[in-house]
Amino acid sequence: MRYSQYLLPTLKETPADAEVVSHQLMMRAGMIRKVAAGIYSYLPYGLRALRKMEQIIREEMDRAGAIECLMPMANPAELWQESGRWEKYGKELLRFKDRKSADFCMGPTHEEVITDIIRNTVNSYKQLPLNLYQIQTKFRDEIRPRFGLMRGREFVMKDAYSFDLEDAGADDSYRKMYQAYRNIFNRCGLKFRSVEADSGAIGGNFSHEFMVLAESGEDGIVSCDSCEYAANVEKAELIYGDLATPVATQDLTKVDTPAQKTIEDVAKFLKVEASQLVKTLIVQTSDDEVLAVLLRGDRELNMIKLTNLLDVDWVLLAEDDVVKEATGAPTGFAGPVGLKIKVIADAEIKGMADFVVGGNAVDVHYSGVNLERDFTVSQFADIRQAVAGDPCPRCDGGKFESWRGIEVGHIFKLGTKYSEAMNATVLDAEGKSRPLVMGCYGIGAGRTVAAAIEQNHDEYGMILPMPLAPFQVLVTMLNPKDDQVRDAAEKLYQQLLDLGIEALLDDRDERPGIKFKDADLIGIPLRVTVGARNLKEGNVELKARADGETVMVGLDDVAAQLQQRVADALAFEPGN
RNA sequence: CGGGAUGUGGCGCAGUUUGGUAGCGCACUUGACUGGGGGUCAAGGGGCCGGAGGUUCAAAUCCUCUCAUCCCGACCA
Repeated sequence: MRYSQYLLPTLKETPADAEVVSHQLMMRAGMIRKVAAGIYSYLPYGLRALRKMEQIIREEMDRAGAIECLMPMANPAELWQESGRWEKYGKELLRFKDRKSADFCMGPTHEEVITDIIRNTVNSYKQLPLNLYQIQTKFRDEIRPRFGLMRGREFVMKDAYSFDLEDAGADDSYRKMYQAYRNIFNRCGLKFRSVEADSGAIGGNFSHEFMVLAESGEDGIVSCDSCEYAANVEKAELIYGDLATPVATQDLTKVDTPAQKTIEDVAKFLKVEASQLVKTLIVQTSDDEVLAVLLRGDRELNMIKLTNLLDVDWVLLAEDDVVKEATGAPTGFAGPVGLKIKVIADAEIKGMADFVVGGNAVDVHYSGVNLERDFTVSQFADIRQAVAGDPCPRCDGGKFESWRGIEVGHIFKLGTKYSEAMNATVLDAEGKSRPLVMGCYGIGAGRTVAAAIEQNHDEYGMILPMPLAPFQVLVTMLNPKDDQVRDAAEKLYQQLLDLGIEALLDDRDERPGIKFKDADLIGIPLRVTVGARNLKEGNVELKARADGETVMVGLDDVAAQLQQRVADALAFEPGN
């Protein structure tokens, strides 16, 4: 491709409405343009990166035995009513009517459509297992789209659905996808973790997320420093080991804590560590229950764990008036002593003695508080957020490290939820009708490209990994008016094309500075500069975008060398 | 959906407090010079100031409504 004939509109300045690096750089490098909130056009350069991503996904899915298909964006309401999600999905489901006033929605995911296909085409266990996937544009009317491609309303996703006769087979399908996903992200050259995840509304307790490690990631994850265990902090299990049996040495004492509301305030005021405090959170559940939750002062509540423990739809921190009613004091002074409502405590509390709690009255706390003697807890459980340094639940002596991650893939075991709701059954060997056991597997293609940029950039621009780069080699023709330079660059460009290398020739009549700045910005991994200065010696300059390493290469050797370097950068062994 | 902010040539911004002929930088067009890190000079083109209504002799500026976008919280690839 010739730059002079391409559409690659780079921006010198960062657009005001782009917050995260990937969004800023994708705008600046002429990859995308916004059309509406969370809705973007892919410009040619961005589309090439997206297509690279899609092709890697396609190849690894095919390798894993999945079969590509393509389902429609417009879904009839009937299918969604059948699964029950027409009512349940809420406002994120974009609904509309056709000319006959029939209800439709834009597909945010395709369990309904694929299940409909399978129930109409598969009747026997002999046709199983099956795993179908598509790479398609999804629409979810997100409450708050943000960060460019990171959370769009319209986005390109690969979604796959597996169908098995039995649970064991479904587990096998799941494992194949797990491996395929590892292959995909490894092949992209991304640093990532596959982590155990909460399966959320979909149910089941078998789910992994694939997280590209990046500081700007929206998710917190922990991984063990000595074994394979890794999990979303929402999910990360904690072990409490043999907690020392607490021995009370102090009497319950009421202390005045004027205007000391936060944990930090109280700890400082009483000259104790935050870990010597127990905080009491008043929460409300979807079942309209109000209860108290106890945590060590320096810990954070994990809402997901609590929601799962209580088996409710949601849990929220109580409104101020509810707190007042439950504790008799304004928010900030709740404590378990004398409290009438049910109390749930993080298991860690069991090992504590002589701690400080709120006094259920303004400016009052209790010190020297002890379990059983001063109050009782109806249930101890793992309800706190995991942090770095916590012991690993799967191995001896391992400790958690913590990371930020961008969720680029998620795999679930669905079980028979949809097959039962939609009556998707096959006959087994005994001629008995059985619901299919399903799994579903998603990858955000556009988001993965954004995540790759989030992980690979510097102050000058993006540093694209070779497998995702729109072009593999950039040939910069320094002065197009110099015949020697022009001829040499043109010749090299042609050689590269003949070798099957994806090359961009910067043949614009621009000053060198502009070409170098643009080259840094758009992040093509390998760059050859053809200029009069080095050409005199018969050389060109070969520079790697990633480490800036620069070598002089003879004009006649450079094409072969580039071919080798591109091949090396693309080499990939599936597995691990 | 709650809270906060912003809408002025393609991009980044000033002008709004205190109404009075719409401005700057970059980009763009033409010409010349220049040619290894966003170069110089000269001459140009482009915006009814998000939209609607109101106040006024006069509105980018004041008032009302509205739309859009961005950021922070509960959801998700």
